[in-house]
Formats: sequence, C-alpha cells, structure tokens
Amino acid sequence: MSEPANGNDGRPTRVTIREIAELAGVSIATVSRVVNGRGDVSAETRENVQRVVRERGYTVNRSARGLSAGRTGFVGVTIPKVHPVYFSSILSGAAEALSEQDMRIVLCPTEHEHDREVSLLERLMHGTTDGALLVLPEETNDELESLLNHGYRFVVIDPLKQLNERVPAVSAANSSGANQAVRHLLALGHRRIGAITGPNGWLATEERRGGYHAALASAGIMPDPAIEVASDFQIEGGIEAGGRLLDVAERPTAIFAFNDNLAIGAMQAARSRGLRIPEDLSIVGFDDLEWAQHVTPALTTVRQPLAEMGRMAVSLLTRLLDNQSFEALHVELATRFIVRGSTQRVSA
Amino acid sequence: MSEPANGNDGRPTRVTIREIAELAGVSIATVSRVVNGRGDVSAETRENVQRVVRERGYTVNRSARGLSAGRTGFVGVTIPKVHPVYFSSILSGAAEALSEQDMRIVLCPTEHEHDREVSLLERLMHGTTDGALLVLPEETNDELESLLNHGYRFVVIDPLKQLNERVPAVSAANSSGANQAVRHLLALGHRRIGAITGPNGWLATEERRGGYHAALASAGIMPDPAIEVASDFQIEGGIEAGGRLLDVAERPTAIFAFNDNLAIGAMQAARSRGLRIPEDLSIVGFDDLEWAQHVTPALTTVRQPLAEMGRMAVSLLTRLLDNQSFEALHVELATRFIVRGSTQRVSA
DNA sequence: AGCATGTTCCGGAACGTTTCGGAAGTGTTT
DNA sequence: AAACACTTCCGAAACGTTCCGGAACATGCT
Repeated sequence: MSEPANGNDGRPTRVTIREIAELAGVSIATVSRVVNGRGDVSAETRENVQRVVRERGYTVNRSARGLSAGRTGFVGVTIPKVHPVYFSSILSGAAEALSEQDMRIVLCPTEHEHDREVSLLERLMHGTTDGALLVLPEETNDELESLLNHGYRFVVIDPLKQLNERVPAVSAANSSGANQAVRHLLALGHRRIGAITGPNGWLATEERRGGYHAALASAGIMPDPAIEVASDFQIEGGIEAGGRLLDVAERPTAIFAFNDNLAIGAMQAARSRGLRIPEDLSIVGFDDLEWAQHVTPALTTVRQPLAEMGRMAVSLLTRLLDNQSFEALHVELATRFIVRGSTQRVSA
Repeated sequence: MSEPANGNDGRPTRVTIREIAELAGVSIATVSRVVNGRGDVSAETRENVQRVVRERGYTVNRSARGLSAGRTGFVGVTIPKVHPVYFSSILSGAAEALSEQDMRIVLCPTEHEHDREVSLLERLMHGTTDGALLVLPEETNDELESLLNHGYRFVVIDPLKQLNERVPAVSAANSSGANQAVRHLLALGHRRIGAITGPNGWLATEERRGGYHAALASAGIMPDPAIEVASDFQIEGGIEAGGRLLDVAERPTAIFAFNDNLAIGAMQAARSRGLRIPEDLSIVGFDDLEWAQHVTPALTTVRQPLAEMGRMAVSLLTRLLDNQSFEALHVELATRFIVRGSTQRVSA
C-alpha cells in the first residue's frame, strides 16, 4: 500500500517492477508479460509499458526471476587450468552465442573440488545456473550420466573419454583431421613420420592417433613405437618429447605433433640440435592457435574451430533447456588443414 | 506444514533450508546462521546442523540469497574483445581469488552495448552482481564517476584513460617498466632506438612512452618522431609498423615494442627484410605472454603480472564491498624486466 | 527475591519476480 | 437474450533466503 520501507544501506533503492506498473497504470503481471515478450497484452498497453521501462531504465532483477521462475539466465562453464588460449577461444564463442539470448556465463574454477562426488556440478546447478558447459571434464562417464538422470542439463566440450550416447557433447573431427595432416606429409614423400601424442587415454589423443595410424596404413607403413612418444599438450613437454624423437637411431623426417604447443616445443628441440625447419624436418601441429601463423616458420597445422565449438555447445544447451528433442547428441565439427611453412618435400 | 507442492516440471525438487531445519529440529533462521558462519549458535547445535547439511547435500540457493540479502556472490567482469591471452591471465587470477570466498565471475561481453549511457553497467549491477571488474573499460571518466556516485562498486583493471582519484584501479608500472627496457638497450650500446607504441591516448601507451622518452633523455638522446610509430597492440599491426620503422632512412638498431604482439610482428618484419635478430636488430617487448619465451629468439620483455593484477583487483573489490576504507585507491603493480635472446650489444 | 545481563534460538516480514486461475469486456452465434 | 469464445488484464500465491525484534532461559549480582 504505502511506500516500501527502505533506507537500509547506503545502497540506492533500485527501480522495481512495481514502480513501472504504477507509472504505466497496469498491474505488475502485465509488466512482467511485456518485459518477457509473452502474448496476452494489447499493442497499446505494450508500447506504453515499454516506454516507461525505457524512461526509468528498468531492468529485471535476475535473482528474483531466478527464485520465482526457476531459471536464472546463467550458464556455468567449468574451466580447466590448462591452455588459456585454447580455452578462451571456446569461451568467446560461447559468450557471444549466449549474450544473444541475454544469458551470461558463470565461471566455475574446478580446482580441488573433486573431493565430494559431483559436488561441483551440484553446487553449479542448485539455484545458480540453468545449465552448464563442461570443458574437458574429468568426471567419469558414470558421474556424468548420474547428473543427467538427476535432471541436470549440460553439454560436454571436448570430452576426455568416450561418452555415453545420452550425454550431449561437441568435439572436433580429430581422426579425420589427423589423417589429413599425415597424408599431407606422405604426399610430400615422407616415410618416417614421428608423432608426439597427448596423454594416453584422452579421447582427443586416441582419435588423432587413429587418424595417424590409418594414414600410415594407407601408405603401407607400420607405425613404429620408437617414434611415437606421449606428452602432455604443453610446450615444455613438446621440447622434451621432440628431443627424444630426434635422438632416436633412425631419425624421422617429419613430426606430427598432436597440438600446436607440442609442435612449437618440437621446433625448439629441433633447432637446439641444429636442424633446420622445414629443410631437415617437417612439423605439423593441431589447433591453429593464434600464434601458429606467426612463428617462424609459420606452422602447418589442423585448424580446430574452437569458437564454433563454443557456439555449437550453447546451441545444444539452449535446445536442452527448452526441452526440445534431439536427433543427434554428439556433434563433431569439421577441422580444416592449413598448409604453411613448416612442412616441405622430403629431401633426397 | 505438509510437504511443499511440487511436481511441476520434470525437474527434481531441490533440498531447501526448511528441510534441513526440520531434520535438525531447529528453525530456519538457525540453519541460515550456521550456514553463513554467523555467531549466536551453540557448538552443539552448530555441529548437528552441519551434519544434516552434509548428509542431505544442501547448498544455499543463490537466487534466494541474492533476493533476500542483496548480495549475490557474483562479480561481473567486462571482457574486451582483444588479446585473449592477456585477458585470460587476468581472468584466471581473479577467478582464483574469488573462488576462495565462494564468489563467482559472471562474464559480460561488451559488444554493442555502449549505445545507452552506462546501460551495461546498470544491467550488470541490478540484482545480478555485487560488483564488477572493468578490464580496459571504454567508459569515460565521467561515466565511471557517475556510476560510483550511484553506489556501484567496481574496480578498473588497466584503465584506458587517467582516472579520477576516487575510482579504484589497478595497473602495471608501465612507465618504470618501459624505462628499464630502454635503459637495457642503451646499456648495450644502442643509440638509435625505435618504438612501436600502442594507440595514442591510451594510458598504457602514454605511460610507456613516458618511460621510453625519459630513458632516452637520461642518455642525452632526443626522441626522433621518425622512428616512433603508433600501432594497435596486434601482431598484424606490429608487422606493418615494424616495416615502416625498418624502411626509414637511418634504420634503428633496436626496437622497443609496446607489447609482445607488436614485438613478434616486428620480428617478422625484420626477418622478411633479411635482418637477423638479435645480430642486426634488437627487439624488446612488453607483457611476457606465455609464448614470449618460446619464439626464436626468445623475447626479451617486460613482465606484467597479469594474474596478480586480477587477484589484486578482487582484493580491492572485496574491501569495497565490505565498506572498508582505503588508503590508496590506485594500485600500481611492479613489472619485471626479463632478458632473453632478442637483444644484443650493438654491432660495430 | 528482584533485577540486570548474556546466550541461544524462533517467528515472520521482507526481497522482486513469475504465473495460475479467473474476471471483466467485447463480439459472435444460437 | 442467453450462451459461448476470445482478448486483455488483474490478484495473489509462491519461490528460498536473510535478518530484525524479541522470547525463553540461565547466570551473576545486589
């Protein structure tokens, strides 16, 4: 009835839906429907309300909406503590797609929270976010599926393991991208092609390895374990692994590094051994991070559409949140092979 | 009294504070006080409540808390659409510091929202976030101060303009960092030292320029406008600007690039002109991004403590939110000069 | 005994929104 | 003129917290 009691903090009291309703001479229910673009309101009333909203600079209180409607407009994104640029590309794609629907990203560092079962995700969802994007999640298949059964909505980006068909995921065409990269090397006459892989067991590693082996097989070459060393997707790891590869008895003439970090590490290892790239050694990477075209020589690599993966994940999630049905829960985005200066026809 | 009405969606009804209260045989208010660690509750009751909370996996509903208490536990971070790795370093520092206090970052893309005056920030604060971190904000001094007067809490990271004393900000010691870099070049015997600056008018640019000029002056050298070209902090810009610098009549023997992107661009420009680094040309950068030590030759640069800037900003913001008073609203973090392989004593 | 002082807890009123059920008003059909 | 359908709007009940004011009880002091 009377004015709402305020004067609590120094904080100025914000303009509320009630105020708009009074000024526009309608009920708060009507204002709500206008603001949320629902039907059931005449054009005249709608315009009038919108005018008042604009004049007073009203914006909906997301906490109140979250409480009342159950949806907060927030999407949680778990952030792995590796590969900042890989991650930020995905992030910017997702953020862009989300802001189109007036939704926002909540960052959820996944530090030491893996003590209690699925505690992070439970916390994530409970009154905080409508859904989540899980980047490189360490949760097991069972954990993820149990989450799914609890009614949580999320989509996995770049799964570490082969996921159950029911959990939505988006990834890149690792196998065919790797295949293409190695075929390129073969076409240049290389026969002894080493590889620096990611951690064994990671899906991205195994799929790329599959493409690598398949391409070798198509040329009648047996993979040689001596020139296939596992690493950790980091630059330092690439230096070390590249060194091991180059110190092998019968040195490879080309190296397929399973990501750009490893490739740049391998380049350093080669250089420190007096090898020229690409004259003495061809190198191919995977990712096409921003700096790949700016190293010397520019890196031949497989482009992974990271931002697009973020956007696609958002699109899947949105449809999940709207309870729409799905034709395919697993989406694999195409990669693109980019030839630059780090590969060359094998020298006689 | 009876069970709460549910069965609305397929969504499972979550465990609420009321449930915990009943199970623990105390009032809702008591549970709230336990959960929020406030006093006024006996050790026995506290432990009992905590046990029930643990058993049922209760977590507070942030929307409800936001509505009721006015604080949401969310901090908005505006993201400029440039320099992903620069930005992600700041972000990870801030995220880390915030998660220690169980607060979260909400990402706020600042695309085309600059139409209506301060609309982004108003939306940001209104029931959504407790405060904000503004990275490289394009808002004017007046806008920021008006926000401040409206009771908004925020801290600026890396301001673009000289800010009013009243608006809290954290930045790096641009001037002294630049000074140190140029003194290093001078000590190596360089006399003709060019510069690729950032956009004119940006605070970081002007401060670094100040340090650059001061160092030159200390060696009795007048800055030569012919070898000081402005660019945009991007790699492409560095290539272009570096080219201009190297095509000048009396070519500089060293280039101070105002960030690492520009430095790597300049390196490319030099290489495409057949110049060797560091033999024919010394190059210094600014930032020390991750890859700076992995380019060839490794980049001599000024390290900016980006993650620390994020943490510091959070610390300032936290104190602002707690209404604590301040000794200094402007914090400048020290930079560190790092000598690597891209600089060398000037050749005779 | 009477009184002040603490300690521990509870009741209940906000907080700002969404949404359900229904109430007016206006036509249209029977 | 009654019955019905449709459109447009409203009232009021949630949603799950926080926090103020005060109740109940124990304790210490006079």
